[in-house]
Amino acid sequence: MDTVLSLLLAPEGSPLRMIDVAKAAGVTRQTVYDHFSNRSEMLTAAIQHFGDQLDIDTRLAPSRAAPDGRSRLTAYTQAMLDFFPAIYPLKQSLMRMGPGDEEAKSAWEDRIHAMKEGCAAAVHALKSDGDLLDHLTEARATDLYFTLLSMDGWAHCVLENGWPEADYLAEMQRVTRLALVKP
Amino acid sequence: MDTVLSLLLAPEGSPLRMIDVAKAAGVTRQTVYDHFSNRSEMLTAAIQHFGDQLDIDTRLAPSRAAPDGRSRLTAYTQAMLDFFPAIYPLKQSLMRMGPGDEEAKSAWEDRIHAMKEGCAAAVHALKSDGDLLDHLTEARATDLYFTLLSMDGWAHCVLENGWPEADYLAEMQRVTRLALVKP
DNA sequence: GCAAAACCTTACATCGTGTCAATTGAAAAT
DNA sequence: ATTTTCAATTGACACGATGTAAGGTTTTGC
Repeated sequence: MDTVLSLLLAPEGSPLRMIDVAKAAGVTRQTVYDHFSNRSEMLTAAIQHFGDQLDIDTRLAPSRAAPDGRSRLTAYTQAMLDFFPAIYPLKQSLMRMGPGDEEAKSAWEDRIHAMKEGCAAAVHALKSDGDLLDHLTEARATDLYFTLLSMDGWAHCVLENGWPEADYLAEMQRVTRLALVKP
Repeated sequence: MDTVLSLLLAPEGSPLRMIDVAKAAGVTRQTVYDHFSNRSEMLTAAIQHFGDQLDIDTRLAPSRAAPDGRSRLTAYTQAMLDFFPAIYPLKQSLMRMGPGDEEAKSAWEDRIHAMKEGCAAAVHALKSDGDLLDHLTEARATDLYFTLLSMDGWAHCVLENGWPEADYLAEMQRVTRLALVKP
């Protein structure tokens, strides 16, 4: 399990053949099949495992404890950007997977979309405070917020173009505020 | 060539085996290998072909003709969002490809990154007018603008959550303006 | 001590990619 | 009119990866 993850997260974009997993775990290929009936199941289990050991509740506590909508938005934005460095390598690996690994990608999508509930909660808090821009419904604002918090955008700026993470965070705080909150 | 594209863009996410291409083109598998030495070459050629028939120059003309930075930004944003519906299906297909198709994905990335030059040009025009926010360098502003124009964000709102395209465009115009331009 | 679980070895079926060689058919060259 | 040439065909094969199967060995738990 951990072996699968370590291979998945390895800097070298390995194709992750079953034989690789087996070797890395010090067993034979067939033993791997004793634990997971097929490749998809193995990958989804690994993704699940990854998500579990990520301590989501702890990292989201500040957001939930925020006293008002504005600070909740800020806290959630920060929490999300804090996740990205840990999550992104896995996403990269998943994107390298071929057809026949659709299940695994679905498992990933599920995890990501769970993040959207946090967006919705922050937006709802804003709305309750009367601080959400008038022309945005809660649903629209949630979509928009989720869109702005794009992991690809983060990767583009921070990983590809060398922004300091703090700078990217500051920009996102500014932009999300402008995009959603009444002046 | 067109056959490859039509299969690639087909609603059904087909695995796109060589044999499928051959059948669809009415030839044998080996004949396909006579034209493209391998799968990657075939895919990259298809992507190239796709980009060529996209009439980029025409669609970008309004942006280039814009009299000032602000209107250039607006025109370019609109041009990008106009591209997305045509481009997205191909991106989806590409993302389904497995390892060994890295070349094809690179070809795609190249095409996408060409879009960034347009972002840079718009940002530069803004800067020349003195309308770019003071705390943003041209490079940073370009990264940020490119990030905001994320195709995944568009897909999330328009395709997954049913935003009318016009609404999404309006939001993007608003947000990019707030993110980059002096009030 | 014994039974279950975990693991190993070997072998095989299947499927998709990529290669090769011999052959057909038809257009083009002269 | 014949030869050259080129595209396509047929059929076979090697290779690598997934997944299945059967039977044997070692570890572990009770």
